Amino acid sequence: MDRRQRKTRKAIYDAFTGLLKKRPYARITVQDIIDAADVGRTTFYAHFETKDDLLTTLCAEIFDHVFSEDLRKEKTHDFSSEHNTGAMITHVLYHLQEHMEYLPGILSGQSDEIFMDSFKEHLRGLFSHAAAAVDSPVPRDYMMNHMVCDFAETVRWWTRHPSYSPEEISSFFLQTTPLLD
Amino acid sequence: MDRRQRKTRKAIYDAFTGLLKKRPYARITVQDIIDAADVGRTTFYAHFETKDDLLTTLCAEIFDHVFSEDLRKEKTHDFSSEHNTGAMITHVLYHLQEHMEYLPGILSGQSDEIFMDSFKEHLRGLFSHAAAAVDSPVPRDYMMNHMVCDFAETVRWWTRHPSYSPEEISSFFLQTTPLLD
DNA sequence: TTGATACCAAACACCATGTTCGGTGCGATT
DNA sequence: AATCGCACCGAACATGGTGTTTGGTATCAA
Repeated sequence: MDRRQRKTRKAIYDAFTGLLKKRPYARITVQDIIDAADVGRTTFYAHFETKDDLLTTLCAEIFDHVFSEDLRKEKTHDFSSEHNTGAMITHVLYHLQEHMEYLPGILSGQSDEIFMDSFKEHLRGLFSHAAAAVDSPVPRDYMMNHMVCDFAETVRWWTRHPSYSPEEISSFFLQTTPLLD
Repeated sequence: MDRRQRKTRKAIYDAFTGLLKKRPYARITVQDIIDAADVGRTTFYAHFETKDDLLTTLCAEIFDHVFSEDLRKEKTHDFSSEHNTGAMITHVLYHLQEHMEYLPGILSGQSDEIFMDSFKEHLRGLFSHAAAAVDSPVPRDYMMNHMVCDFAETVRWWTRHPSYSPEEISSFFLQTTPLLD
């Protein structure tokens, strides 16, 4: 890829995350971004179809990182198939913490769906084994939704109380959701 | 209040809820509403400041109904202070069910915050006693958020699976949230 | 009957979005 | 070193939705 492309792409990303630290996604215009990134309007739209597309791409990069394969390879076993849910959760939280400064900008406002939908999709993958293991008259789909939303809302709460550590948050989650493990 | 005002107000409400049954809030324009209601643009803005204001007012009416005093007076005791959480929840679900046709239009898309924020506010009132009773190292605020989001997401799930009865939904909720009662 | 006020259509200013245009300069290939 | 391609640029534009203004009409209540 062209060096110029990489430069402007990075400039746009940096401008975007920088703005997200100051105000929520909904109150950021494309004009704000291209002003902050110091690129032309045409250039922005050459890289991203819309503002939502930019956010979607950013979210994809975050999740690519948070749910990266090394999450499983780092340790010697597959988290989701064995009963190490606690460690897995803490791991995910650690990775999420690196993006903590601008997560509130994505999670509040009307943009939360773009983030949340993708986030929950990934979480379904992580929790699928655990949900399948539960024997209950409650529909499996409800159970899945329960676990996933529970964790997603835990993360949202965390962004409002960022002083807690990943271990503490993980502990809160597991104590209020005794269905896992 | 003037008869004319009541008439146009009702026309706007009906048009709005009618449209919400067809497509989500985000894809409804003010023009759509005034066309469906057959009122002038000026008239709409004489009644509501913005489209969000209309939704906020609608939500307020829903909650005024769902969390009405007769919820407590109908029975001979205060739900929230005694341990009749199950009955209380079922009661709320029954009332919500009456608005089921257009709830998906409010809960999907980017409008869910207007509904959810107010909904959660009311739920906090209902759950405050229950949350206070729990003795746990988990912060009270986290606990509260957990219960409230749990129920709110249960309702959201219900709108996607509306064939279940209030009793069933209530049962699902209580089984996955053993913290109540 | 009269005064107030709710209503109306039409036009408007505004703002953000996404596109189109003609032109400039970097960067790689020969 | 010459050149071709393409990333970039600013400026202008079309689009679409919002909320306001204007001047006039119809209804209600006294």
